[in-house]
Amino acid sequence: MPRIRHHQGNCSPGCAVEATLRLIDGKWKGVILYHLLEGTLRFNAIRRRLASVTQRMLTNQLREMEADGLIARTVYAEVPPKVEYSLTVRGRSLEPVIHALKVWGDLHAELHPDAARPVETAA
Amino acid sequence: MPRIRHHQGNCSPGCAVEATLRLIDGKWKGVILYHLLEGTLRFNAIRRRLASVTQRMLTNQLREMEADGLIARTVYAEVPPKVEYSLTVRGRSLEPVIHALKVWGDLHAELHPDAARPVETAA
DNA sequence: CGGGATCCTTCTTGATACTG
DNA sequence: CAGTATCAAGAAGGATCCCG
Repeated sequence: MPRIRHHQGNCSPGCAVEATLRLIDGKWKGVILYHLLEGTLRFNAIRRRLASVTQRMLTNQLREMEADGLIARTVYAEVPPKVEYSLTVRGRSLEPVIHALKVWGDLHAELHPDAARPVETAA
Repeated sequence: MPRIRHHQGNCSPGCAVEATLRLIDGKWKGVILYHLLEGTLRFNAIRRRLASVTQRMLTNQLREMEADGLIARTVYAEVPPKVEYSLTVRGRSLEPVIHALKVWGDLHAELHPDAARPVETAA
């Protein structure tokens, strides 16, 4: 059973935002979570979905997410080796967050010309 | 008017998740957005809410967010100087995302003992 | 197949001092 | 008050090679 990293000190109210963010940042974690939401995947299956990731990075990211209790790693004693990654209960609870990120990305990928104006002066 | 950084290539479906994430990661941006949701703030007002941030970091983060079209910077020609930061339309549109991050953080800050188990074997 | 180990480069962050 | 400039440290990420 992997140890859980705690990123939680007790700080100002906005800190919960940061704590969550720290779990899913890191260049690939968001996408990995996104793909694992659809089901268990093997190492190379994830790798194919990310295309430009290196083995080392993928391994690192997966290990960190495992340490954070977001994903589970299952090793099958076979030859050739088979390792499956799936979401934990905790990992799956991030679904609303991942969903919110995706929805926003889809809507705001390209910037609307006037979206960069202050709210107060937008009228 | 600041230039907008585009982090968008066209990649796999999960890429929208990543694109959004890249805008709000960076150690302070999430919290800054969180606080600016409540209204316009001056430089040092933000700084006080973050406590342990350095001027340099705060300036950097604010500048990047400005470049990303998320916040607006208003300089008043006064002595002493007065600079206010507020959300843009685009920045405010992130509210559901920030909210999702905060809700999750509040709920899952401390790990439930069995939350790190795979979904499949959780029954 | 799914890594581990190593080396190297770049990005990020921090500390400190100075300024209009 | 709200920065800028500079220096230095560390973390993140990439390239490559080896392994059970």
